[in-house]
Parts: sequence; C-alpha cells; structure tokens
Amino acid sequence: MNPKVRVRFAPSPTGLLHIGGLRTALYNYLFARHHGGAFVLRIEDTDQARYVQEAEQDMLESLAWAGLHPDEGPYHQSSRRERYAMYAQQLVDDGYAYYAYDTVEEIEKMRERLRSPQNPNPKYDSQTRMQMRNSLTLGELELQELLEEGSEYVVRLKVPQGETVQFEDMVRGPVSFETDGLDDQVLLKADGMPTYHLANVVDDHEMEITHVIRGEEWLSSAPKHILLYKYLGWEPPVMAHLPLIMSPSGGKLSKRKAEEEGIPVNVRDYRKERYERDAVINFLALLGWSPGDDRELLTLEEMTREFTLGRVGKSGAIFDFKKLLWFNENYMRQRADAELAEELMALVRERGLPGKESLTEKEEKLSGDSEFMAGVVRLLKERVSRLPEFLEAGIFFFDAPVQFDEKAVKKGWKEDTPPRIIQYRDRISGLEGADFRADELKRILTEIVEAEGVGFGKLMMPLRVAVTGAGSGPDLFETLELLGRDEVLGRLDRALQKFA
RNA sequence: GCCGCGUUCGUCUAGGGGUCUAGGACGCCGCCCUUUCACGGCGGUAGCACGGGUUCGAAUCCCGUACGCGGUACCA
Repeated sequence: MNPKVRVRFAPSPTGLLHIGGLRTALYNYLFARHHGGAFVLRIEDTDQARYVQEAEQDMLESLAWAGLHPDEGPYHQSSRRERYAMYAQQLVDDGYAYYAYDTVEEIEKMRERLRSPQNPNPKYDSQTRMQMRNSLTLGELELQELLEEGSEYVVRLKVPQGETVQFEDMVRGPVSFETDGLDDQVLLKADGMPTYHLANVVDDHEMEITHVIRGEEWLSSAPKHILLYKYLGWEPPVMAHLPLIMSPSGGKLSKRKAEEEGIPVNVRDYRKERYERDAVINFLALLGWSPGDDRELLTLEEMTREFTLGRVGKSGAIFDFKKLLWFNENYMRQRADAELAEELMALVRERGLPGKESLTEKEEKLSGDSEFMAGVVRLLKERVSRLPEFLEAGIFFFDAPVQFDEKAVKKGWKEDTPPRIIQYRDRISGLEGADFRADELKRILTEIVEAEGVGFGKLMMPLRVAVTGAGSGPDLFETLELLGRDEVLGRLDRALQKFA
C-alpha cells in the first residue's frame, strides 16, 4: 500500500470512449486501488477543432458503467490555459523554448524542400530551426514588430543536440532516445491552447501524478516529456507504456477496422448490446495482463489484489472476440433468471422484438410478464452468449413460427406424422391448467411412441418443428409448458394444416 | 526513410538458465452425456520467428537478421 500513489486517466473528448481507452482506464484504476492511491480523471480538451460535444458525457457514463469510479475530477485542461501559458513563458525565459512565427504554409514549404526518399518527413528540429522564422533567427527589431502587430506564433521546445534521454519504463524496462531524433515540439499553439505534451506534463506535475500509465502510442513522445520535466525543474513521474490492443487483421484496433471485423469498438456499444460489465472488464484485464497463475475468471477485487505493472505484457494483444463471448456467457449464467428477465424486458421496451416493426397486444403482454420472461431465460440461458440473443433465439416464444426450418421439416415431417401429432394433440388438449406440465407432456408422448412402437424422435422432431419452427432448441416439454396449452394446440393445428 | 518498442500453440497467456518430452484458457476437432440443440465431462490438435554467440546446459542472457507494431502534426 502506498497512499501517495496517484494515477490519471486522461482521455481526449474527440469521440466516444474506445474499448482500448477503457482498458487503459482499467489498468490505471487497478494500479491505484492496488496501492490504495487515487484515480484521477482528466479531460484533455485542448484540441478545439476535434472537440466532440457528447464525448465527455459518454466517457463519464461509460466509466460509471464499467464501475471505474474516479476519486477526483474530471479536471479540464481547457479551463487551465493560463497555467500552461505561464509555464511556456517560463521555458522561453529560461532558454528551453522559443517563439516561432512560421505559418503552416511556410512549414510545409520547408518540408517540401527537404523531403527526399531518405527523409520523407522532414522535422522542425535543431537542424532546420535556424532556417525558420522564430525568435532564434529573427532580429530584435523584427521580433518587436511582430509582437506589436499581434502576429500569431507558437512556442516550440528547443530540443538539445546530441543528448540521450533515458528512463525506466515500468512495463518495458530501460528505454532510451537520442534527442537528435526529436523535433522541436510545439508546446503552445497559435490559439493559445497548449499541446498535449505541455499540458500533460504541467497537469501531471500539478496534480501530483506519481505514475503515468498510458498506451504505447505515447512512448515516442515520452522523451519530450522527460525533457520538459527537466527544464521545468520537476521530478518526472514513473512511466508505464501499455501494449496496444490490436485488430485480428493486425494493426491498432481502429474504429474502421473493428467495425469491418464485427467488433464493437465504443464502450457505448457494449452497454447498448447489454454485454455483462464484469465480462468486459475481466476480458480487458487479461488482454495484456495476467495474474501469474491459471485463473481466468476474476472479480474486480481479485484483479485489484493481484495487479502489478510488472505482470503487464510488452507485446500487442489481438482482440479475441470469441473469448469475450466466453467471458460473457460465464458471467451471464451466474446471474439469476429473474434478474436477466428484468433486463430482457427493458430491452424489449427499448427496441421491441427482433424482426418486428411493432408489438402486437399478445407480444406486449408476454414480454411484460416477468414470470414468462424468466421462463424464456431459464430455457435459453445455456444456449446464448449475449442478452439480446434471448430474443433472437427465443422469438418463437412470442409468436407461432411463420418460417419453418426446411431441413427440419424435410427430416422430421413424414407421411405418418400427422396422425401421431393429432393423437398427441388430442391427448394433451384434455390437460387442464396445472396439469399442462413438462413431465406430464413427456409422459403422454412416451406412451404414444411406445404404443406405436417407434422411437422418441418420430414424434418429438415434428412436434418441435410444428411448435417452434426449428429443428433444435431448448427442452421441448419445458417449451410446451411455458407456451401453455391453448397456444400449443393452436400451433399444432396450424402446422397440421400447413403440411397437409 | 528515420526513431522507438516488440516477437512462446490460430488467439490471450504461464514460463524469468537445468524440475519444459513448454503449462493453462479461448477456438477448433473427436468421444461421452442427451432419441434435438446447447450445457457439462473426457480427450486431441497446435507454439519457443530465424541465425550466431555465452554456458556443462538456453524458451529463458547477449548480438544480428527477419517480421510486426507504434511514432514521425499548431491531434491526442
């Protein structure tokens, strides 16, 4: 336990919370909780052009859904601009940064001029800065003039030449960069907003963040941050760069790729599709981390107890959707039927039944009957992976089948079938209320097939097709019981007519 | 191109010099259970990227190659 530990999750509100972002948040959360420290939420809204209105709300809701409750925040960088400007000025005053007046066109011109096969992306760096228009190259007078004109400028970090920046990454071990490979990063943009680099360093310091746990895409900019801490006279936090979540086809799991491969990418989608919260968390935790033994199903508490950065892997992890489903099945089956039924009912209220424009009175009544819905859950629980699938797999519970599985019909409905169905129909039609039970229904069927001297399937198969439209499904007698006598009789009559 | 990071079954991973003829999980395949389908049980398939070292001994340490990924913006 180290109560001094403070970590932050710092998403930028440029879109909905990404599933990879949730994992980063989770690892931060687990680390903080493991050490009894604080988990801080900070919104990095320094890019006004890419700001998305609903993003922040979504982050908050998604984090809450995931159960990752921040101890502090959300803090907003947009409301702290004076701080950044102040430190940027300090850096300039101390000679670690400078004003640059180059327009984007001028920079682009420089790039075009220097671009070559060997150097496809020329940088604004110690090699080129003396050829640009900045406070290092411009004369006193010219500078004065620009200032008076109110010309736009940015503040750039003056990266030193020939130095090596080294730091210890908690996931990767020692990492080092040559400053010659770094560019003179813009710290303060022309609109007065800081870039991520300045803002995150200032905030992490002022918010007393002890450990920066973030995605590997930040590894390359870490040396710039280390430099900034040094120039600002601050102790840098411990860094930990997490491996990326990859798409099955390779590469970072981007929105486009994920969607192409049928993987929901926004946490909101998981909420909407009613994935089990614990399943998503458990799955994400194990995507890049392991408790060190063979356990796979872990509670948040267990994960918290076991979590250390040392057990986080170094290589990217491919998002295995099937494994997520396995976790989802596991957690879903642990829940009570009644509870799942409640959720299912809410789902129906929200989006109706699959394939139906609107609900009929009967559908309305059935889907609002918690006992009936719990029955649907009970019969289908071992056969579906996600909550909405109860509706898809159990649509026949609400209405007599319209479509009949052709193969099942062909296989099960023979010449001699109708008389047996009629026989069964007549027998069960005599069952009153409470007698219309699975065991009784099975007994009667057994009697008939035995009397006829045929196998169970001879009657069961056509019966199932007639009632559900499919060749397979949950226990037939339980299904009949749940459907109720009148409904079953009606369906049998319809089928008899249809296949006559 | 340059810089950085990485590389154990198809996938997620355990493994941190001998106990590894490399363990678990998902997936896949088969068998059992069940006169359906699932669930469950049992079993199987499959991997240390490659090449050099170091060492009595290397999946484990070092170097190189290959491949992958990330970065290379007044985006985060």
